[in-house]
Amino acid sequence: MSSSPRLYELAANTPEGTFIAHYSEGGLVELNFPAKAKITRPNHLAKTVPPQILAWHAVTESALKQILTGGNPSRLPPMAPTGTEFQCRVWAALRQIPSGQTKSYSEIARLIGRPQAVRAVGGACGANPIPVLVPCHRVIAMNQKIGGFSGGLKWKRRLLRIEEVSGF
DNA sequence: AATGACAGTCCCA
DNA sequence: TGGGACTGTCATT
Repeated sequence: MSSSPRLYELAANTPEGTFIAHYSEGGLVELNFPAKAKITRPNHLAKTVPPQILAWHAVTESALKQILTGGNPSRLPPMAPTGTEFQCRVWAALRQIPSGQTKSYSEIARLIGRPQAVRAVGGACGANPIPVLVPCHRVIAMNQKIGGFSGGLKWKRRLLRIEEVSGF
């Protein structure tokens, strides 16, 4: 019953470097920060990619550029990350945070109805496969500390500075 | 099946 | 300032 989930990887060029976007037939499932290593998979593979996915990718690239220049994206691609129920609720809450604003781990915990699962929220943020578009970088600790970031704290600070969040 | 380690936060001393 | 309790998930045993 489960056909092998065909995945497509496409490069998205932005002012902050080249991200790699992964798509399933349901939408964007993963986004990778620019690798230090050279890009080995240029977009010419796109010829074999369904038009639907190319269209989604155009939206992704545009949304990334908008966020990375300090704005809110006018459109987002469909996103279909895989995760537990808990993680999906956390990620949904993250998407409600506009550019330039932050929430604490405990605020997210309260928003999803698990006010005491603050630490678990940190875990779910770390498991977010679509950084930037699902803005886990806008979650900081209650005491204004930056917390952690699976993509590396340099990226978290860079994203917060782009959004002109004071203190970072 | 149990344990330990985490991107946190609160409480009590 | 520091230790303990609490949460969900994953790796290890």
